[in-house]
Order: sequence, then C-alpha cells, then structure tokens
Amino acid sequence: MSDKTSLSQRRLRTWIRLLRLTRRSENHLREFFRVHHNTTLPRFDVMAQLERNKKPMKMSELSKSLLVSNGNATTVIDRLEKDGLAKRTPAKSDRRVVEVQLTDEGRAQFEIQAAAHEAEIDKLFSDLDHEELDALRDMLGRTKGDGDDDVD
Amino acid sequence: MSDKTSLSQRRLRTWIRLLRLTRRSENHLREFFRVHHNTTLPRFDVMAQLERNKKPMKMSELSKSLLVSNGNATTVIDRLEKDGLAKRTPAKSDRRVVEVQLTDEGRAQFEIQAAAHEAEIDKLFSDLDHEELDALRDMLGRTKGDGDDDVD
DNA sequence: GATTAAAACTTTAAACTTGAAATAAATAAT
DNA sequence: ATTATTTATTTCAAGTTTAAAGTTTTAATC
Repeated sequence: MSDKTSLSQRRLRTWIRLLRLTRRSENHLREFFRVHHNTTLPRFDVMAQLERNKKPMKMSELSKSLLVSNGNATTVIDRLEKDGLAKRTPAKSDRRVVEVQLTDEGRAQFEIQAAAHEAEIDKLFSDLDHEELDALRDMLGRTKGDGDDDVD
Repeated sequence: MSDKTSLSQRRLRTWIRLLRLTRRSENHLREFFRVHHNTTLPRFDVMAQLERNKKPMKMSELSKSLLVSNGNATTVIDRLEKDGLAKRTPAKSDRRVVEVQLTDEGRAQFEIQAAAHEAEIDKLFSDLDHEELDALRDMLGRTKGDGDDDVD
C-alpha cells in the first residue's frame, strides 16, 4: 500500500478486512457445526455463554453478554429448551426474572462441541505465535468498538 | 494474562475479542444507519459492493464477494430494486445471467451514506496510527480465515 | 441432434435477528 | 394506599440469512 494512502483509507481497509475475516470464519464454523455436530452458531454461542458463566443467568444477562436483542435470546432459548438442552427457572427473589442454565444433556453436548470448536480456532490462528496473538489482542482492545464489559 | 497460558487458550481469546469487536461495531453502525439514514447494514453493504465495482455485477459475483448465499443476494436486491435504488438487467451473452447496478438515485444516496460511514469507522480506529493499522491488517492477513480473493 | 451434466438465478422453509409493543412485576413518588 | 415509573421478559411484524429444491439456460458428451 502506498505511503501516501490517507489514514482514513487505512482505517476503512482495516475495517473491511476485519469484517471479511470474521464472516469467513463464521461461515466456516457454521458449516462445521452443521455437518459434524448438527447444530448452529447461535445455539453454540448461547450454550457457551451459559456454561462459561457457571451459575444460571438471567435472560437479560444472557442477551447483554452476547450483544443480541432480548427478543433474540428468548427464541434461541425456546428452541434449546424444546430440545432439552437448556431449562428456565423462575427466580425466587424477583418474579419478573427468569434464570436459564444448561441441562445435563446440554452440558454433555457442549463439552464435545467446545473441544471441536477450539480445534477449529486453533487452525484459524495457527500461523501466529504467542507474542503476535498478544499484540493482536492488544491492538483490537485499543479500538472504540471494544467496550470494557466482560473482557476476558 | 499469565505467561503459562496455553497457545490454544490465547487463540480462543483472540477469536472471542475479534468477534465481540465486530459485533459491537456492527450494532453501532446498524443503529447509526437506522437513525440517521433510514437504511440497514445489508443494504449498505450491497450498495457499497456495487459501487466499488464500477461495472455492473452478476448476482453470483455479488453474493460471492459479500460472502453471503445467492438466495440472500436475491432478496436484498429485490428490496433495493423495489425502492428504485438498484436495477437488474438481463445479460445479452448469457440468458441465465442477471446483471445488477445502482440507479442514479441509488448512487446519490450511497455517496452520502458512504461519507457518513467512513466518519464512523474513523472514530472506531481513532486511537491507532498508520503503523499500528498496517500491523493490524498484516496480522489479520496472516490467518487462515483470510482468503486471498478480493483482498483490498 | 439428443441426452446429460453443469451453471445462474429464484423460490421456499426454517431459523435468526431486530426494534417496538405488550405484559407483568417491582420500585418510586405522591 | 394509589399512581406513576422503571425493569424483565415475551410477543410480534418485518427483514435477514441459510440450505435445499426448483427453473431456465448453457455446455459437454455421445
């Protein structure tokens, strides 16, 4: 790229590359989950969030942590519940609140899927070493789009 | 992060941060387009691709370049066409092929939206300088998810 | 030239997603 | 105590997205 290329143009190109990388990777993961594990990306994301959290989550916590609308969380949980992978429990302290967690079957399924998922992500970044990964994460962390909630 | 943290774990965390950044940014852009320009992200993406390409595109070129299914391209173009922003033309050489391009009105609308979009992206990366942006782009380019088609 | 295979696009069903409206319950203000 | 406001969730309509099936046209093979 030319040295005279403006800062603004560099930013736009960086954004486009970022977007293309995530789309391509998500497409790959979607196909992988569909073929080998008979599930979808949104279902895996929800299950991962529930499992990562250890304790049952409120619906609102779930949707907020996944950056999706509350209505979206409802429908995905609806389907997981119908399949016996997640279960809702009315909260004792506040009758508006619904708490969600994986069932034993859900946990069992997730363990398998998570291991497979990790292997796929390993492939994705196989050409970057420790330092490069840290540098990349640091760089991503210094953008405005990267808020401070739930940083891992 | 601990020095003993495994490579695999670093990769997973990098992926999660990448995903969160793009989701957050897309959510922001979606809201921005909705409020200030009465349009959506998919519509903007399609229009940007058509305009960036200069010449009319085949439906298949469009869906491939945007990394979406062919059926998806059909419905988005359907709506843009209904609103008079894009138009389809049957190709002369091959009667299976449909070529798409923006209308004058579509181009005019896009100019405005593209400028606004660039300003938003500028904000997103405002804390990174030339060298850092190049380093970030380079790093992203060295992942398996970043294929070689249509690299900008 | 007829048949078969491949390609381009559209249609369809199901899942996903959002934003807004509706419901229900808790909290605050009077 | 009553009323108003806020909060948590679900429901709904419209749009997005995919994968698969269907249509039309072209190319290949015989």
